[in-house]
Amino acid sequence: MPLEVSGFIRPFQFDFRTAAKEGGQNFYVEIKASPAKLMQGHNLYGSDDLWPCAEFMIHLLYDTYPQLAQFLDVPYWSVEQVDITYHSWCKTENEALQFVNALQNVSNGQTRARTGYSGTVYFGKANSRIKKIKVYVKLLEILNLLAKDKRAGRGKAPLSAIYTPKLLDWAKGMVRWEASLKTRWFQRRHISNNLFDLCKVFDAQGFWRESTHDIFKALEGKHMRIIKDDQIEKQLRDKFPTVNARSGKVTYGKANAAYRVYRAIKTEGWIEAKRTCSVGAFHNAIEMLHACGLSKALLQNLQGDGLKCEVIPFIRYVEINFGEQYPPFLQQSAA
DNA sequence: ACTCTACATTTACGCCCACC
DNA sequence: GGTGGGCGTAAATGTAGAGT
Repeated sequence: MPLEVSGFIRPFQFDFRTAAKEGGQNFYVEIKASPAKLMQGHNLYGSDDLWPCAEFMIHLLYDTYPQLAQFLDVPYWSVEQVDITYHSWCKTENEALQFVNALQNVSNGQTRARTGYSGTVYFGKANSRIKKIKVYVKLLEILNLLAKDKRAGRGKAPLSAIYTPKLLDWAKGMVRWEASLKTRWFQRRHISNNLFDLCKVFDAQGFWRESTHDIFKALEGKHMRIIKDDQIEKQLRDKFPTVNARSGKVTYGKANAAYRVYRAIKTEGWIEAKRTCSVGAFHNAIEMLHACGLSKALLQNLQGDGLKCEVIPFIRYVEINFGEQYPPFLQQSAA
């Protein structure tokens, strides 16, 4: 396989014979790379099958250092980290950017957003040994890269050859959801991170769904075009009437309470509303509002906007693709 | 009957420490 | 000195029971 390997700081020098004599196999080789980028020059899409990706990297290693093969304990090869990426779409690039920026205010459970640059959100601590999730606008990243490439004025193999206008056009509005799963994530699910064991059970979509689950849980808002406050009140009343068991009389105490919480969130913001509310009551109200199609993410983005704020803006983002399901992805994805 | 409080459970992070 | 296991902690949710 004719592959050009470049970019090493210095030529690889290692006396295998001496090392083998002296201490046995006290070394290992770590390959850290994006298989998709290695294979096709970009990772806008790619395979989500682990083995072909691993195989490609192994070939690369063996072709580059044929003499290395005999010193490696093949059965012990392990996978230390897997990046699984799928993407969703917004109508325009600008909308994608707004959406990702709005995501920065979303949190659920232990998964909370870390402030990233505009167009990027991180979920999970930077050096977590379990997992981290990165949501970002891809096109922005590429355009920055292209601009840099142009400035550097590289003569050979400019990136613009890989990122064709057609490809760039296709990537418009793309939001990337990258889940980095580390050894401990697999450990805790009793999944072996041995390369060959993992290849047998590797389920990119399943793993990805599981690791991003709590983010989507916060986004579970349904399709909504326009929301007026009185419609929310009406919905709450319709969905949660309290019927007296004996007299059959209908009251709306519960629905009204939830509506009051909603108003509080709108006027004072999520944090203040929660602080001034008891845990249980607040939770109940959120559940009820959720049932009316108001996602947690939406409610958290109402902070301090005052009563004039219409709910519409954030809905636009939610409307994009996250109806009830996960974002639609291409058949392939980068692993 | 509805709320709210107190305690239990779940999930992920952080710190410590033994171990090469 | 960096790594991984163990264990405690924090935050959010779940649940049972007491107060009005």
